[in-house]
Amino acid sequence: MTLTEENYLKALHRLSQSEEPITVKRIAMQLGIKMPTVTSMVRNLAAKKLIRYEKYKAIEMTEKGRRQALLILRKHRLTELFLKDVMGLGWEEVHDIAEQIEHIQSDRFFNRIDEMLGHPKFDPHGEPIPDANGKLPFFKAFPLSGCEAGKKYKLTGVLDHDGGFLTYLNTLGLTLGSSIEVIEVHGFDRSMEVLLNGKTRTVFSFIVCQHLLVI
Amino acid sequence: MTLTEENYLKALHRLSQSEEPITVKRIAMQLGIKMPTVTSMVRNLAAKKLIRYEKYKAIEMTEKGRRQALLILRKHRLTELFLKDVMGLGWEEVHDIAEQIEHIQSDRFFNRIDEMLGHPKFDPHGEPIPDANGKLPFFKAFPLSGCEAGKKYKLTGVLDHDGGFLTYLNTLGLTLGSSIEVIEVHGFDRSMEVLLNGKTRTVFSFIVCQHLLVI
DNA sequence: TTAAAAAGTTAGATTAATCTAACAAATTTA
DNA sequence: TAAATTTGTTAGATTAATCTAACTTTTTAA
Ligand SMILES: [Mn+2]
Ligand SMILES: [Mn+2]
Ligand SMILES: [Mn+2]
Ligand SMILES: [Mn+2]
Repeated sequence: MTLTEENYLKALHRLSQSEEPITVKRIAMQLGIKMPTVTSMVRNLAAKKLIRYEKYKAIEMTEKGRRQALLILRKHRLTELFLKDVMGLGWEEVHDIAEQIEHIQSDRFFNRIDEMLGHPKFDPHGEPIPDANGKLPFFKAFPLSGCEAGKKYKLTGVLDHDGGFLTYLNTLGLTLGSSIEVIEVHGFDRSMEVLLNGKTRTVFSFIVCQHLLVI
Repeated sequence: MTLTEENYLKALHRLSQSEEPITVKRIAMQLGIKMPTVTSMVRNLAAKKLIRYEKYKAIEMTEKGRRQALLILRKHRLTELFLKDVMGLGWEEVHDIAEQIEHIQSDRFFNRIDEMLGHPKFDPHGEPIPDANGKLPFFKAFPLSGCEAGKKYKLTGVLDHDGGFLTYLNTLGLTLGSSIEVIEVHGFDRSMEVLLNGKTRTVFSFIVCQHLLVI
């Protein structure tokens, strides 16, 4: 598999997590490329039995395609945790490096990382790490955006790996495990008044709330 | 620079280390590709001022090209040492992984590796690691192939990074720092009778001797 | 239920990196 | 020095990944 094909599989897997059907349009948007480019690549991926594709129909991943995608995600997430816990980088800077290292072809390399980390189940952003067979550990968490006022939650994950967003969380002293108490929910823009770690009071926009996973 | 261009620069640099002029033929052999492919790439590299090239003439690297090559070698060699000393891989398995990781674009990543290793000067094969400006540390060592019978040397480097060769050295208990005493040199095939670490006696072919650096 | 908009496909071009076949220059050898 | 060999270049094709422009199908909305 080429690096480009691997990136398509990752994008496909990500899109398959939402309710919406996987369409050429959505893939193009996800990857920041044009639709005709996607059309030709999905034909290629279909020929390799990684997806099911028929003109004008919604696209589906095959078991084979999903497995491949999860093995790449495994490499990505193991790398992120290694960069943070072994190499001492921040959770806001590991994603971009992992985007490159996830394409390294070496079982030895990633198995050593896995061993050194003690076969971890979650990455620095709270995302589950598939095992060597592409199986995901069970986990439950929901976006803060669906939460009620007056209740207290624990941050267990973030859905935006972008440096800007995570650096913003850093300035608020938010890390995985931090407590978030919802003081009030504003109906007009769905923003939330929150109390962080029992001390910092601030306002989260709806977008921010959608990107914070809590239990 | 593309991954391919980076690999050409490394090949060019390696060829520039020998006496022979750099020719299209030698580049093609080094990279295992055909001459016309090389011709078109050297035009490209010349356009980018990384080499000087005129039809039918010997090829030379520019200062810019050499600097780039050394920065890639720096990443390669830092990676090899990191894989061995931090991740516990053997010196016979680090080269192939480093061939991939050397193309990762992230100063942060390689500077952390450099820091964690304490700004090392040599890689697991005894090769000097260029500094962040592309400057090489001074070092002197010569191939065992030029050595005399009756003298005792110390292994300081190997010129073949291939797994097969290094695994062979492992079976002999040879590592950097091992002693090699030359018992006898056979004129007809230039092979050598040697005593390793004061205990193992064996014969090295001329090829093997050429690949062992000693002082 | 038709017209407009959105989504998708096809055709054809481009770029990087490679190849083979044919030709040309340089070097070696007789 | 002339012929043979080696080395190098040119021309043209191929593959992967991308694009724009034009056309088609599907969906939405009047
Ligand atoms: Mn990530
Ligand atoms: Mn992550
Ligand atoms: Mn190496
Ligand atoms: Mn080395």
